[in-house]
Amino acid sequence: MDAVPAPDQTPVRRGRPGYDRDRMLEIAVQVFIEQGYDATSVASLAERLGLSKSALYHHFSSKEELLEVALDEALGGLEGVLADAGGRSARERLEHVLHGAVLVLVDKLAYVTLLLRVRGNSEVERAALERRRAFDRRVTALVRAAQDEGTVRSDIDPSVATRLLFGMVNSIVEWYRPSGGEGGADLARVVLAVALGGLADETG
Amino acid sequence: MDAVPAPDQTPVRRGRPGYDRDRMLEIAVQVFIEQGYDATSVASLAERLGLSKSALYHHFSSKEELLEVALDEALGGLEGVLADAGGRSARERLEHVLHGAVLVLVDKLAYVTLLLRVRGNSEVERAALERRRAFDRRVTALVRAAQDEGTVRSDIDPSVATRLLFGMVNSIVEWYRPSGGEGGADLARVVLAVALGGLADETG
DNA sequence: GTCTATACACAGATAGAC
DNA sequence: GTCTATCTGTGTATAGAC
Repeated sequence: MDAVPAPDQTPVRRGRPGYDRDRMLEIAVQVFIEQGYDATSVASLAERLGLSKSALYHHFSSKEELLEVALDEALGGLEGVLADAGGRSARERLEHVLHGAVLVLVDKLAYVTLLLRVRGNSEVERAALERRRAFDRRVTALVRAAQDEGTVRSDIDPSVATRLLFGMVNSIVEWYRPSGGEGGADLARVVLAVALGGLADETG
Repeated sequence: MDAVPAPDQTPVRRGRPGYDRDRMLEIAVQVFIEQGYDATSVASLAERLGLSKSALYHHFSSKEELLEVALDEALGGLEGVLADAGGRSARERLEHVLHGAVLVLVDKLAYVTLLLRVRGNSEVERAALERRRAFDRRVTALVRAAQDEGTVRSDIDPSVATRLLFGMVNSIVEWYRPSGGEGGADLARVVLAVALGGLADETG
């Protein structure tokens, strides 16, 4: 409604001595991953940020709000992959989703890591789990469509296949560490090769 | 010091009204999985067991001892699979290990689930992680050997291949629920098929 | 926006009666 | 072997000064 378009959503970003919310969130998520969300005290968060607890509470109303915003970041990224799943055949769309999921996972590594550790211990966590399940259901439908068109083997239940696929993809957060370059794209290629072609030597 | 040999390590097992350690552990692990280890209070454990906290402390000296015994159960099972990995070729031994890992995972589902959620937050957790890493190293050596004999594709780093394989296998704890019958063996066959042959329809 | 001080609940663990 | 009562530390969150 303003005549002058804002360059981005951020109001002004006037905090010089302290943190803005994004930077605080980034560090908090890192601590959550290192120590576990439940095991992380607000005191230890504040210490890591070089702030007092009160200053932290000035930016976020609770420890759980930090979690909620972080989970939304991860879920938004994954849902975006489904949103622009172009491709003619179901197989192509499935490959696009798998490839994109790996890229999001690498790009938002910490946020997705946190998401994958959520167990439904609170309302915020349960809502995140439900969004994950919705994502899963849409991928499962894609696998089923690929089976119907004959491009994915039909002797495996599509729901089991999806879970094994994403079990493989999601496990990347356990060991992948960025190393510069286009590591994410390389990794996505390897994952697609193993997921669709298997580990056996096809020349054997 | 006693002339009469005991039938096993258990002193006598004279507790009728209460629990023996194994049964208490089983229930405690279930609660740890539902609520998360850190988020589970000793009070809530006691409540679930229908005991007071003090009674629980009579059987286990700390909450962490419960965790330690549970992790040992899971790790012992996995290490056992490596111990009796027969088979002539590396490929056969690798298949044996994958198959056996799935069976252990299904058989000791709760214990392995707990193990896979450990993040190194204490000495006990770090020791468990180290045993997991040792297991991984031995599997990675097996993958490398299979690559050398030409039965596993060589265009993928053996360490990455191992991690993707066990990412798939380990993710089973997220969704598999026993349903009677020989579900574990069926599941192991599916996992082997996907891991080695891939999801693509080979007739396409 | 940051601080110190503090409220109040609950954590893990223990004492000691029965 | 189980209980009630309690110790001591730490948890999340807030009050109010600067």
